[in-house]
Amino acid sequence: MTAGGAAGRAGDVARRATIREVAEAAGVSRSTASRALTGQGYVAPQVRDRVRAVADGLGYVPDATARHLRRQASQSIGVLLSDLANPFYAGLAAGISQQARKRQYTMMLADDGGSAGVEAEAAETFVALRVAGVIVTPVSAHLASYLARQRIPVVEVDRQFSAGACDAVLVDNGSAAQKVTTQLIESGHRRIALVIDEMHWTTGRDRLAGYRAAFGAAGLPLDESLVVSAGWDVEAARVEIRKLLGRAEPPTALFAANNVLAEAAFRTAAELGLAIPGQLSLVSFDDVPWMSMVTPGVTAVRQDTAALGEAAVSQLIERIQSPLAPVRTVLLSASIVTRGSTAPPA
Amino acid sequence: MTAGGAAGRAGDVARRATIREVAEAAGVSRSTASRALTGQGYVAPQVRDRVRAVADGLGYVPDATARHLRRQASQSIGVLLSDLANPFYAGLAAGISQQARKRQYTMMLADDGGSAGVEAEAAETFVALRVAGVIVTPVSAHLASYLARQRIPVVEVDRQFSAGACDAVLVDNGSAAQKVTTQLIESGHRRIALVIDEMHWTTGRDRLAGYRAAFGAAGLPLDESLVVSAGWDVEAARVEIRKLLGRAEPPTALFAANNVLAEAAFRTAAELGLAIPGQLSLVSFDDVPWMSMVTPGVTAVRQDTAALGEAAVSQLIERIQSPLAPVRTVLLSASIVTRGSTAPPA
DNA sequence: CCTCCATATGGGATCGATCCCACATCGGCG
DNA sequence: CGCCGATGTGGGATCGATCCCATATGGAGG
Repeated sequence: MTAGGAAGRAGDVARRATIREVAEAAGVSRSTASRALTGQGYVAPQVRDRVRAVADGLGYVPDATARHLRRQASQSIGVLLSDLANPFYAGLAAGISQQARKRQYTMMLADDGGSAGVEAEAAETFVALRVAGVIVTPVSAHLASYLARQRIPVVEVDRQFSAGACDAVLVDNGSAAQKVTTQLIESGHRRIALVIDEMHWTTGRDRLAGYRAAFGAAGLPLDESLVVSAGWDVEAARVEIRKLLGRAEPPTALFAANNVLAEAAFRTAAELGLAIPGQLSLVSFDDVPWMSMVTPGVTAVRQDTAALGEAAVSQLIERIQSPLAPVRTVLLSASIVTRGSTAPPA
Repeated sequence: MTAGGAAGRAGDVARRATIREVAEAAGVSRSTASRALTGQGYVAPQVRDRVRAVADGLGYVPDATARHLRRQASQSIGVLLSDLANPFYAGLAAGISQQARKRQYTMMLADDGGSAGVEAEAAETFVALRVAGVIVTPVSAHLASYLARQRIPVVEVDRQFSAGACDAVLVDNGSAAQKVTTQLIESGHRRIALVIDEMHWTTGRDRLAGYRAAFGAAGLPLDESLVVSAGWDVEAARVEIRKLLGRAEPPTALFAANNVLAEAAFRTAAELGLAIPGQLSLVSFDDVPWMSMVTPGVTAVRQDTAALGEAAVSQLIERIQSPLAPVRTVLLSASIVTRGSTAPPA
């Protein structure tokens, strides 16, 4: 097929096959070809086989956008995360993508970098694409309400901004935080600092509540000055932590509310020459790879990110299939991985 | 508008607005509405403003699938990676997603887990969605040739299976490997092991070539038994590394060809009680977060994953715009981050 | 023999946006 | 005054697949 001739003209080479071409090549109508390929409706068995053989031969792949337009139902879900370079979100993405593939959905992924503005843009893009539903680690309540108005199901993951208005898949932050704080208390710690990102998010709020509950349950007073809100800026967080650890009466243990803060705390401790766990016990909410590589390893609350992502996809698909079912919040429990960074205070 | 009446019936609430509804509400035809909204063709300025105001009021968002179908041109790119949970791929995904957003493209992401079968399925999905192009970290040559037949541009990233047949964006593996090996040689190492994943991939092949070249340039003989192919299975790799380090005449330095092997080497050294860098110097190709957290830090070849992803998007868009331009391979250079894991041999 | 139903097939409309083209209007200019 | 090009508008076709419906055929049953 390399020689010239009319068919060899550059530019007019092999356009992608459409169902019409499959039908013509098989000597049937578009309708029959469609039934043969989708398996919906009556087709004579031998015609079905012939059409399918012809389609294979032509390398026919149905146009999903055309099908979507006609059926008014998409097989794509939108996924919006805060920071793919953070292993927490990357793990989430991995879980979502696995489960989506299993359920025959494709995934449109965007990263909003934690910005509400980008989040809003992404929401509009998802509407334009007419996705079947959206999974989001929200940074505002806007997305869920906007998409609700457009009748697009939303599942909030990790944290919740629209409780009662849309489904959510969360980690049981309160219980996990309480449990890990209780362990520190039981091993003798009293001055336990909590370094937290943002207390208005449900993650921060619930982790703080668990921490408080641990003191309450132990009947111990809580030194409010040991609760430090460090925000999202890494540099600013390190400054806060340095101040905290440099106090006249420093904490004997530090509970970092996320993996970024744990890294800041770990580095700062090293910088100040504080031995872990000798002079400072360290606990992290969220377990990421480096915590098991360093010596001593960092005790951490392990959130199963893959399971979180899978649960989010399952919940979203249920919602797509039953738009009127009652709103649901799924809570996944977290486990504690005890490593060398925690020990009784000196 | 909360009171009952015919419009208040449950179920028939606010369908999504179409351009036809915008046109009717603005008192013009679909054609005029389309011109007003897209800015293509003649429209009277006051009509344009009125149509846009009406569209805003109705919360109109054009259906991207319908537009795509009609224009026969999509604004989505397909992205296929091997393992989102690995920080290398996660960083790549982050870079791609940033750049795609900047260029007004949306991203369909899939994870093939390193399986050629899943890769082939994903390729078909991308064809079905009629994406404008595909970025892939390939595991076989099939994807690129299949998509080429479908006239869908492909950019291979990180490694190359279809040299000459499609564009690629790669790291200059040879130079980086040679440079880092030369550093080891210059600091006095002679028995330098190379633990590599797979020598048939361009990554492995080129890193091996760089390693060899370093010995050649130094005029030193190379002990072939120190080149170990460990494959992709982590457990098997650890067994290989354990054997390697347990030899009668063990290497004084180990060069791990990727971050997973570096982790295996690091853990195995600890397990065997080998001091780093005292008894073994360690170097990794690919720098991931834990390498800067451990003590001593691990000397590593740093690949800028974000830049790699961004370059891939740029190359893909150029290809989309100029389908006939000559095939291009972009090489990004890597830098060496020297940390405490390397020192002259004892 | 005629009716009826299950099976089988094709034509036309449809989804939403775009775009070609026909047609209308208006101002300028010879 | 009439012609022409620039401007503005709407109708219909189109992208590819699906699906409703009309029509056709064959065998079973009254």
